[in-house]
Formats: sequence, C-alpha cells, structure tokens
Amino acid sequence: MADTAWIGRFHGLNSLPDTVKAQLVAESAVIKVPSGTAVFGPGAVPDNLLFLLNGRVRVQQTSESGRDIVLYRVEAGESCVLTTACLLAHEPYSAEGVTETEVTAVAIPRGAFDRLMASSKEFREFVLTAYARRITDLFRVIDDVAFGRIDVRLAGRLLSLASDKDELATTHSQLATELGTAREVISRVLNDFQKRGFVAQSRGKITLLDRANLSRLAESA
Amino acid sequence: MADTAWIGRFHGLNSLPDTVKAQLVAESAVIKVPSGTAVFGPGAVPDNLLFLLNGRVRVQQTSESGRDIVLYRVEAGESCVLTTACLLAHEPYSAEGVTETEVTAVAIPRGAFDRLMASSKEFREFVLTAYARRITDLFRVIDDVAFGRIDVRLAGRLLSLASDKDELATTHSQLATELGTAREVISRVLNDFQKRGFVAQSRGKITLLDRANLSRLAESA
DNA sequence: CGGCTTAGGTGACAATATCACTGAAGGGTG
DNA sequence: CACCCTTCAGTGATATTGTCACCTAAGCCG
Repeated sequence: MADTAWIGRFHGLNSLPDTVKAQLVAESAVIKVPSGTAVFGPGAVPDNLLFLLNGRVRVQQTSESGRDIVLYRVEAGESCVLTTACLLAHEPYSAEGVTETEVTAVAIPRGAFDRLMASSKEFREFVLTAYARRITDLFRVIDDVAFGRIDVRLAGRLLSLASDKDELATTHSQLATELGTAREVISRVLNDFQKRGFVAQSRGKITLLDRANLSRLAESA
Repeated sequence: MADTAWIGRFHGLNSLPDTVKAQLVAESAVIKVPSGTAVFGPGAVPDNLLFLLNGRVRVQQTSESGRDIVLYRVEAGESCVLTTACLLAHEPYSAEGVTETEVTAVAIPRGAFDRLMASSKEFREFVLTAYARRITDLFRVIDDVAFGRIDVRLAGRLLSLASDKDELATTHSQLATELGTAREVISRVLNDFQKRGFVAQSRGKITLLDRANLSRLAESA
C-alpha cells in the first residue's frame, strides 16, 4: 500500500476517491529542492505541477527596467499552478518562482496531471480553485500598488514576513522588491518607523518593537 | 445536425472531436447581452462560463477607496474564465465584468463545463490556456502600474482604445479608470499631448492627430 | 433664458520616485 | 591586524505623480 498520507495536507484532495488517490501517488514523486532554487521562470521551464508539502516559494516578476516586485508566495498545502500555466502558455513568462526555504513537494508530471484532470472532479476543483486564489492574490497586488500608501504596505509586509518572530533578516533592497518600490523609499520609511519607535534596525536586520502600532498602521486602509 | 459553426471562432476548440462538439452545442445556449451589463461581479454571481462570439467585456476592479482600475478586456473568440473562478472561489471578488458593447456569447452551464473538462483534453487545454492568458494580462498590469510612466501608459492606451479610428469618445475620468490614476493627472497629460500636437480635445472626445509620435512615446519603455 | 449636471482646468501641496552621491559595515586576504 | 572591496544604508536635490479644494465651461432640459 503506497503512502497517501501527504494527500491529507491538501484541502480539497482529501475527498478524492481511493482509486484516484492511488493513481496520484503512483504517478507522482516526492522531491526536495534546496533554498534559493528557481522552480520555474525564464530559462527554467518545468514539466511538473508542484504541490508543496513543506517550505515556501516566492513568485516575483522582473520588469524590463530591471526592477522586481513580489507577486505572491506559495505555502505548504498549496499548489504552484503557475507551473502549469508556464507549460501551457507558450508565451514566455517574465515571472519566476524561487524557493525561499528548502522545499519538499509532490511533483506531478504533465501527463499524470492531465489524466487526473480528466478523471476526478475533485482534482479539477482543486486546480481551478488554486488558479482562482492566485488571481485574487494578483488583484490584491494591483490594488495595493495602484492605490496603497507605501508606509501602510510596508508595515503590513513587515508583520507578515516576520510572522511570529520579532527579528527579520532582510535588507532594504529586498523590502523594496517586496513592494515594487525603490530602496531609498524603504530606507526613509523605515527611518520614520524607527523614530516612532516601531522598529529597530541594524545592517541587514530589522527588529519589530511595536507590533500594535504597526498593525494599526497596516490596517488603516 | 446542430449548428457548430461558432466553435470555429475559438482557436483551440476547433480540434475537438465531433462528439464533443455536439455535446458542447447541445448543452450550451447562445445569448445576447446588452451593452453596459454586469456579467459577473459583486452582486452578480453567474452560473455559466461565457465564450464571446461578438462584442467585448471589460473587467475592472474597484478598490475600497472607491477608485477603479481596468484589468483587461475579453474580446470575441476568448472566454471569460473569471466567471468560472467566480463560481469556484467562494470568496467574493472585488472585480466585475461589464459589457462594453452588445455581446453575443455562448453560455455553458456549470455542469456542462465540468463534463467537458472531464471528457476532452482539448477543452481542458483551452480553459487552462485562457487562465494563463489572463494571468499574463494581470502581470502586465502590475508591471505597468508599479513601474510605468503615466504619459507612456496613456499614449499606449489611447492607441489601443482607438483601434483603427481616430476619434475616441471618452472622458478624462474614464481614462483615469483605465490606468488606475486620478482624473487631474489625465487632464494634465492630455493637455501636454495637445500642446505637442499629438491629440485634439473637446468635451468627451479625443482625436488622435499624431499616431506616430504617440506610438513612439508608448514604446519608450 | 436660467438652472442643473457633468466635464474639465488649475494652483498648492503631499507623497513617491529618481539620481547622484556619500559613508559605513562586514568579509576576505595579505 | 590593516587594507581592500563589496554590499548596505543615508541623504539632498529634483522630477513625477497623487491629492485637495475649488473653479469654469459645456451641454441638456424645462
């Protein structure tokens, strides 16, 4: 009996019939990818759909001018549907996916993916729902970039990047990429945060001192 | 013999086996929608996937602050996949689709959509490719909003909205929504264009006078 | 004609982006 | 350790874009 335990991690895959689960397990492979690897993007066309068991993938875009912006992150329990889009769309994507941690993932080959799409309603829903979620993520990015204030966005991003820790090992440049802005802008806003006692800074490190006020700022739509 | 002629309009559907074509035609209905109708969005949850035979649907988003931005347009021969996303994602979308012209479309009910996804590899590819295209559209919007210059974007948008005509019946406000900016900004840029002889303006109307220079500006990444 | 609604203009100011630097921190290496 | 060297961060000047407040003009309609 193959080990189908990982399927339980994917909300929406649990309800697959046992035969389909078996098929899925039989045709897929669990892989490990080191941190910092491009899993798709220009020059790295994948031929697998990835389901993340552990770790995180950052999806970002580089504009012609060379500037970057983070689009969204794929977390454990989610699938990286852009890999399939990458396969199907023959136009080259300017977006790329990079592992931010070591990643354990289930790789489903193209053929198996298609067979599963054909045979299982639940699998179809899972995949289409994943697409829908990414699209909403992108809507959110557009809204933020077009209409959001930089200080509000930065406060929110600091909190979400820090998660439960209070220290954040990141440079101003990286934060600029997170928000699609310039490093100088981040530097100025962070200095302002520092003056207000929200954070402390040292080279390559930011310490959150006042989550309450950062949250309040982040919420002020 | 049912009329399957419209299928020919959809690149990617042509290659469907005849049995599938017949199924598609049998289960779908050709509908007409007047201009200015919301086909999906908050308060208008659809239960059909639309394939556009004629006309155009504008998809735009309204931010919390009440400002709008146009995300992309669905043209004849394309499918409005966001309707399916709308169905699947139980979270409410802030985006809405509005017909810009009278629209003739093939409406495929949810159930038929799912059966087609199950039965036809070509149909699956068609749908997933449509998703991929929308995602690239959104990438493009993000890139423009985050890194593009307003004059460059406006020049490009004027050209694409005008298509082959030289007159454009649109207000500064509408153009502001196109680009997700403020009316005043559009007014200033248009006055600049006018001074440079690129366009002429009158109330609610813009005439393109110098496409060559507008193009050159639009291309200057 | 006079009032009403919508389109568009404008100045002042705020926020953000860009440019061109500067110095400072830390990591190697002799 | 001293010396480079690279990367990170700070800063002033300036350009672009967004915001606010208010104004004028055009067209519609009674």
